[in-house]
Amino acid sequence: MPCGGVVSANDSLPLPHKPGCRFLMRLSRYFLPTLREDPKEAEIVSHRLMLRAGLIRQQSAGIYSWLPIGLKVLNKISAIVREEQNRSGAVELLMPTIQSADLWRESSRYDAYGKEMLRITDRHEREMLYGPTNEEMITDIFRSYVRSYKDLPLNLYHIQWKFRDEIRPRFGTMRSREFLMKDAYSFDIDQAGARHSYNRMFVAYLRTFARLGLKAIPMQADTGPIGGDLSHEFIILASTGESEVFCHRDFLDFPIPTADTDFDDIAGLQTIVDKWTSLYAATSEKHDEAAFAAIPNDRKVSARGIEVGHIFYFGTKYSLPMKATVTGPDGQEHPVHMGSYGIGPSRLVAAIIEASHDEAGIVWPDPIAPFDVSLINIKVGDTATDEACAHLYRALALRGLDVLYDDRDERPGAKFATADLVGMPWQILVGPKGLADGKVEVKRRATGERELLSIEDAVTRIAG
RNA sequence: CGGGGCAUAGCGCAGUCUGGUAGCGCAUCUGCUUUGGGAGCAGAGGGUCGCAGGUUCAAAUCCUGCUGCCCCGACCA
Repeated sequence: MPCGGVVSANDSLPLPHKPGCRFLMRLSRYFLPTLREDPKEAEIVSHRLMLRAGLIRQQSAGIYSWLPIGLKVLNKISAIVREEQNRSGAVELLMPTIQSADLWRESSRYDAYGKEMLRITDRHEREMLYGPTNEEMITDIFRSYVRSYKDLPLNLYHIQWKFRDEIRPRFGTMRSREFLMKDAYSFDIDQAGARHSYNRMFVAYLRTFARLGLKAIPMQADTGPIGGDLSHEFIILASTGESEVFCHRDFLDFPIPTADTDFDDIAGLQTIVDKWTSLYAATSEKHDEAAFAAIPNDRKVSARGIEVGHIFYFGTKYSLPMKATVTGPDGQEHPVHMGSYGIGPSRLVAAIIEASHDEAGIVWPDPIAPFDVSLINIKVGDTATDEACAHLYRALALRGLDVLYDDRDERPGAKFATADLVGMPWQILVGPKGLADGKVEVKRRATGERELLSIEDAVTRIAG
């Protein structure tokens, strides 16, 4: 909605060639630094494309700037994650990136965490750290305010930058040191309650990844010292994935829980989770050859996968040492049962590209594309094409579509190549040849399918 | 952290072995011609050769130290 904020019912949008329009995204006035050649450091396709299409710039090993269209995608992913977290009953807050070492000493993790934690000393020689995760801090917030079981269940989350000083960052934002993460933390009076909280996140994750255009499969994950079955990694299949995964093909066609799912319906959610955990699915670490062999051959999937989410129940691991307790109905103090639930939007940008690209560039799924439409003026300066483009821009914007107008003084081939590289879902090619018959060409990026349509039909075709 | 490699113009590279005052392609700028899948011609600008020492009449090139980055492995949202 580039002009949504300023366009009222009878407003006429400024024409593209009219100076002073701050709301119209003209490529000639935008910042989209694309590269024709592959940067040599980029090994995997998503990293190459993110650099070439001008989404990111590396500033240091595993640390990136997000350039305009990269930031737009990141924000769109975060917005979808946020909507689904809210829908499931989680409540957003925001914790700082810098934390005090003292908090981490309470859980004994300050010494246990090792060199992955970036430790900082401030001017008063106080020991600080750039947070790699927030269990301690959220537990501190919780224990400061919550006293009664009546205030449970509670799930607090934030979307914040984290830092893990990986020995070897690689693959661009897939494995960076600084990364954006949505991390949610649930608090319940007992394990039964925690299971329901876990199920809420499980279902929210199914919806989130589906909305992002991904088929994510929950796979049994290592639960560490806690044990039990309450830990899943959500994996998407991609040929360049980091790990080897095995699962039943039927998962790919399982129905996604609908938007009106009742997240307070304990039995209902359990039914969904049971279905999504009823078939075999495991990463190579947890792979059970015998269980996999039992799957009919035509239902077996053995592929590479990328982890895009992880949900985890860890009981009283932090609430006990940090004394996060509530008074139960029995009048006694109970340490709360907790779980944590992560999704990495900055990793998802790369993961989505791994799962959705072709030889020419990125193929964005509609919901997270930086713009909905690349509007290509093949002959800038030609009155007919200029006016047709202005009309198309206005009509699409008024229907709420985000349009990037390529008004650069470039040859057609260069514009087509740029449009394919940056991968907006729709392209509209406006040139003298088509306009001679009153037509523009609408191209669907994902399929390459092209249609010659009148201007009005083109708008209808794209805006629905 | 172990092993390997790289660092020369915005990007990709040659030149380093065998020291002699820096080059190619793309990109950028100007002009002309072009204009439906990354145009052609002509011209121009842009580099203390990662940093610091050393050897030498002379160092991108040889020597020493440092820094940054990449790849393979172990580790991970």
